[in-house]
Amino acid sequence: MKDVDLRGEHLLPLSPAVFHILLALAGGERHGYDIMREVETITDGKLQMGPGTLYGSIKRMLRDSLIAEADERPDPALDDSRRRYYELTDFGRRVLVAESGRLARLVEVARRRNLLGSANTSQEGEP
Amino acid sequence: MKDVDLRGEHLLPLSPAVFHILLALAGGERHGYDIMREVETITDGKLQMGPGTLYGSIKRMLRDSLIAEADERPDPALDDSRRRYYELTDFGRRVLVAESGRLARLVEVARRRNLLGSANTSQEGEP
DNA sequence: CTATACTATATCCGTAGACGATATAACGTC
DNA sequence: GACGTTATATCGTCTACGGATATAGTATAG
Repeated sequence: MKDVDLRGEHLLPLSPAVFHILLALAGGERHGYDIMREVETITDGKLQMGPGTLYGSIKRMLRDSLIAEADERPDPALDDSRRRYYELTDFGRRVLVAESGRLARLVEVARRRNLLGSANTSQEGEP
Repeated sequence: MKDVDLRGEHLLPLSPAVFHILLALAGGERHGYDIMREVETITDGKLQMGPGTLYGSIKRMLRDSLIAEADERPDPALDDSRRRYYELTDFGRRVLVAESGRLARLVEVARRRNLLGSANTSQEGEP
């Protein structure tokens, strides 16, 4: 699988693990374990990431500069010395945006092929 | 990465290759090489699948009963004896629907986090 | 004040998928 | 009949996935 390089679009498509981690960090910095819980929340418990996947992915993402370790730490009162906080890099955000767009286009194709119920039509909040 | 089994939802998330093949077959049966071209078309040439990925994935998908070889062949005039046609199984279609829904939900999350431009709001086509 | 349950990070390792390279051959056409 | 394209298939390497496992700090309760 190859994609034509263009902006942050190389290294797409992302693996589900990497995409979920980026998505979790889009709301602000988080530490590893927290990312794990966030992914479970977002997917309604349907997807759970084991530690191997989580920390393995984080290591690769640091290597690829998609994320970086944040030096700012939260209120020392609520802190936990073991935690390591991560945040999106500018590059990581661009890649996330690119991947989100790619997925949105695919979902659009799926919708045109009647593979989606009338839900997920792009609106939200209803009756 | 694990998902809680439920209907056709085990073996999600799908790899991009598998998803694209299923999506290509959603419109009707196609042979391998045709799937390759269809993927390139759908993704605007951004994603091109090499033969290794294509036939490797097809083999696994046959094994998993996501697709099956179709015995009906087109007009013998337009035919090519080398071709092998594939079609979605009922199971394959269910998995495709499930995966499409999963992606649609993720895209929705991305949209809420302002990761998508005002495009992809369900329309498209522009300069 | 310690047992124990949970939070948190990290590494190891077997399995398996991704994908380029390569091989082979039928088809069309000039 | 040579050449470009269509078409399928396999091999080998590289890497990611993810469960198992290890280790230790934190919080709570008994």
